[in-house]
Amino acid sequence: MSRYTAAEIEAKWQEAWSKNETFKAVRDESKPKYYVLEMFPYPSGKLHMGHVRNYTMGDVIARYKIATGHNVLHPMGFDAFGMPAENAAMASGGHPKDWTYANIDTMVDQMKPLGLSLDWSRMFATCDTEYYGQQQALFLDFLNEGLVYRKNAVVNWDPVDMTVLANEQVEGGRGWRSGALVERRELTQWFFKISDHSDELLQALDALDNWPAKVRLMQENWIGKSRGLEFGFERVDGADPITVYTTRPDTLMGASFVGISPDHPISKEMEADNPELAAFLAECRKVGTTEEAIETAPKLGYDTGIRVKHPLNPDWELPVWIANFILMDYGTGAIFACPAHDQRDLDFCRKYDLPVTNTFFMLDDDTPVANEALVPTKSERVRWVDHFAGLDVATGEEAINATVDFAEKAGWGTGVTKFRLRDWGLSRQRYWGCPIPVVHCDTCGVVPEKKENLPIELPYDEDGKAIDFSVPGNPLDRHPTWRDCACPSCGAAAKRETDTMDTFVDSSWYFARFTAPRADTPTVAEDAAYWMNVDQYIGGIEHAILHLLYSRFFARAMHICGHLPESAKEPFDALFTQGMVTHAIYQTPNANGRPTYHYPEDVELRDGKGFLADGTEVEIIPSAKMSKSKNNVVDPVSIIDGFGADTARWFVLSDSPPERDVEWTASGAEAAFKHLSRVYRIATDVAGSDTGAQAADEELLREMHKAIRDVTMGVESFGFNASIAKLYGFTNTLAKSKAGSDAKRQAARTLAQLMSPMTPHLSEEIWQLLGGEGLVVNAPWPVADEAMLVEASVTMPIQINGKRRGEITVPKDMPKEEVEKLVLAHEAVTSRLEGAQPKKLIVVPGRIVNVVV
RNA sequence: GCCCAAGUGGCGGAAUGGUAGACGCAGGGGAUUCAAAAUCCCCCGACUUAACGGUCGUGCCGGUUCGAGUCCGGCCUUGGGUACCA
Repeated sequence: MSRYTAAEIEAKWQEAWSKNETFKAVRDESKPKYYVLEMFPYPSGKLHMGHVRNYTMGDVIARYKIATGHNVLHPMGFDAFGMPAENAAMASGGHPKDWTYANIDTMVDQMKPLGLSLDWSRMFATCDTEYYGQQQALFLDFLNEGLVYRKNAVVNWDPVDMTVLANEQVEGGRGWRSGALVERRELTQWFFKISDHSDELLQALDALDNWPAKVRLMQENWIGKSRGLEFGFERVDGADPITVYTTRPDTLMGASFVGISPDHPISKEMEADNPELAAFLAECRKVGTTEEAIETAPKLGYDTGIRVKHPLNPDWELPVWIANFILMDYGTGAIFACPAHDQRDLDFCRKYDLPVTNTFFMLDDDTPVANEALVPTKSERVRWVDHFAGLDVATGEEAINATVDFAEKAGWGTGVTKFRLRDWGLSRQRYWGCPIPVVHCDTCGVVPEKKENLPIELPYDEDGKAIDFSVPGNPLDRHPTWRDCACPSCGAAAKRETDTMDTFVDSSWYFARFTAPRADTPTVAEDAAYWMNVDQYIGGIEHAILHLLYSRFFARAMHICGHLPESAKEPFDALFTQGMVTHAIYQTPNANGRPTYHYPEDVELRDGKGFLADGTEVEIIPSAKMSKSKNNVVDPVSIIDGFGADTARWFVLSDSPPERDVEWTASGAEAAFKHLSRVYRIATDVAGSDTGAQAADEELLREMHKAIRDVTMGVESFGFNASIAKLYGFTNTLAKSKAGSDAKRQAARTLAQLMSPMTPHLSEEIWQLLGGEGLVVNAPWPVADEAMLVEASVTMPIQINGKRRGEITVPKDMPKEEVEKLVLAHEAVTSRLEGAQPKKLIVVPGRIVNVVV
């Protein structure tokens, strides 16, 4: 009996697939196409278990689709621009490009042993000149279509390093390297006009039936369509009115003050000759640029001294305050506050001693608001206090509509629809990104580069010094010659734009590029028409909003410019979001009480407790995200070296539902290896035996057909863990079966086939061993025979008052009345009824019986 | 803060509103072996019972239902996102 030697088997079959070009995708109109895509990785230089899980899931789908007769496109690439490469250059010298390509080489070497069904001939990285050159061409087309523009926007400014910081580079309001307090600063930046498509991006979500509902909901809330009222507050001093936008105009009679953003034009105008206000605004500008920082910062206000008139009562004057929680980007940057029905407004008014007045009460409670705002759902009926539109008892929703109508008829306000979604700022003041292909000319202004001059390449180390990360800032800015160019319009000396593009741009169209990765246009019509859309997209839930929304916009923009067909405007037909791979953290407290983290290989597990070599017990924190600093990262390469790729693949699929996190455990991986060894052993036993037909043949084959049905259902519904549970069960059945060798051989071949999406190498080996024809990867997927699935009888539990008290086995199609008779005669029932009639008898055919006594 | 999820034995998890705990791990017992490894078989939520069985049990509180892990309302905890991490 030979042993399961994964390393030999895996190398052998990978070579076979490679020789046959099994996974090379070629257009073939005679077959239905299937495009499966996993979100491409950032080339950190180290393959992570999370990658293994993500790609294995895609591989299961891809191999299953090959087996069901599809022409499959399954590509892979790298999302290769971004900050880590610049950070590496800052930390240890070298060039981001060298660092990135070295990492890509390493990761490809780590991925290939997994035996994924990838068409490697289509691979590219977004930092390849061929890719980002085409991206620049797209940018110029977008610019030409009016989809790109420039405006001012705030960034995190580090006043010591004199550089722009990313949000993650701001720690506690300070720059991560300099430690200086970060300031908000305005810069002129490039924007994509995604907001023009807000409504369409929202409406189209409804048709994405094969996306997780949670992702559609998150995008819906992010786009944030709201209906409200826009109107002006007349200023007592006669200056231009202050225009506010509110989604709760019905609470206007409870208005306490008018609030404006620190970035509002009025704030800025007053700042110049008011040092006190300037100090206040400087304080506001110390808060970071993230929504989280703004929303959670302590609420600050400043009374401008400006007074405005209430639109319904010119004698009622309201103060105008600058408040740090009002965003200039949303609405008009000005609001009116109704503290009785908004907790944030209420907190603010209590802090600054501003009046609080209820505009409505609950039907059964007329206590005025104290320190908790009254905020019922908009569909709840409430009683209004002297409502100006004449309402008494009505819902918030009705009151809002009545108020908008009232204001429009009276002529002092307009009902408007607004979106929370802002335009997409794509400018980055960084080197390692796609250069924005425009030129600044003293006479012509901002001029797009000519397409024939593309790609605008990033400068490399021409003189060994040009690209220097030892000083902060953007190396493109201080490069001695790179900026110099001729104006594409007038030919005079001009300067290149030094901003590069947000890396989300790179990942917003790579899926389209995979359909024609070497073309000298962004896409090729025939290839895009054949391969698009992505039939199944798989990636992390962390991309639910930004990446997926930007990609949806980009596909629309590419369609407008003729780079994608109309049918590809919504590029991902189905989406699946998978969970993380986690691992326990092993820690002991050190002298200061801080934790010291221990590597898994240094910890011995006994009875659920962990011990170091010297006997010290370690604290085990289960299911933590793998992190280098916590020493709990499991390296896929060592697992593959130890057990083989099939074991790693089997394990990451087996233990948890794919959408949830899976905890990597050494014992789980070991168990997976033992199971695969067992399957191999069973297959070799079966191959070596020779008996005639046996009585148990039919039973085994029935179980085989059930396994085909259940495993197939699991694969089709992303229930890979359920498929694997069935495969365990069927393996046990086969191992214990008394069937003859022919039936067993058929069962074992089918087992190998059903396992082949998960463990393709082992399956090829067993398929060959048992005389399967050709490669199992090309064998048609088995189909369950309905006749073999029919059960003659069914066992139903008998419940009395909802509690299980017995069971009854009856023919599958026994009429309800007869089942009732049998149940009422059942000992468990008669003993509890004691001759009385049941109050109710519920028979769910084939399922359950409940007797109510 | 706001938006979106998740929470079931010692552990990962299973369960179209219909027998809670499939399958796997860990643990316990046994077979095989000179012994071990490997393999095979059995047991395995808590409490209670000699046993049959009974009671409780799916984060917490309440509701709908003949019947709730599943549906509804309100919390708690953890995770993801929060527009310059990718």
